Amino acid sequence: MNMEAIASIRMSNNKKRFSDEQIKSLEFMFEAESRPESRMKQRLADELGLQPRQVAIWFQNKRARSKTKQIEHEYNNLKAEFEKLASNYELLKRENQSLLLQLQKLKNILGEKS
DNA sequence: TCTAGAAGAGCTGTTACCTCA
DNA sequence: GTTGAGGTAACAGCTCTTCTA
Repeated sequence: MNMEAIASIRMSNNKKRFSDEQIKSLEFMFEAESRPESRMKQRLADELGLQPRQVAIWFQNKRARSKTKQIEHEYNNLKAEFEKLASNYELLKRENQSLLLQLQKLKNILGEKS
């Protein structure tokens, strides 16, 4: 494929970011319904001057991004919980060692007396 | 009823492009 | 002007669900 052909594909494939207004409407709709029916997507596309496929893809990508963020959030919560438990475990371990030491001392004392 | 296959929609991973530091 | 990173629109390929003959 020559450079001209590649350039023409790129021109036809020209990717434009959606306007703030379009994003605002899409976000608003997403808040209400993350999986709108195709009729709704068609209506939204008409209102925003987009192709229905563009709206469908936007919702697809938005759901994927939301899911990633939710997983990130859950991961952070679990990590914090794990760190809390791990620190508590270390505390209990040290307490246990100290108690075992005390017990050993008592045994020694009692052993000497008998 | 049961079933195979077509159609439509969603999910996941990837690519290509744009923007910005 | 160049470059690398991050964000995102668009796509490909697969799965799942629903419908129907």
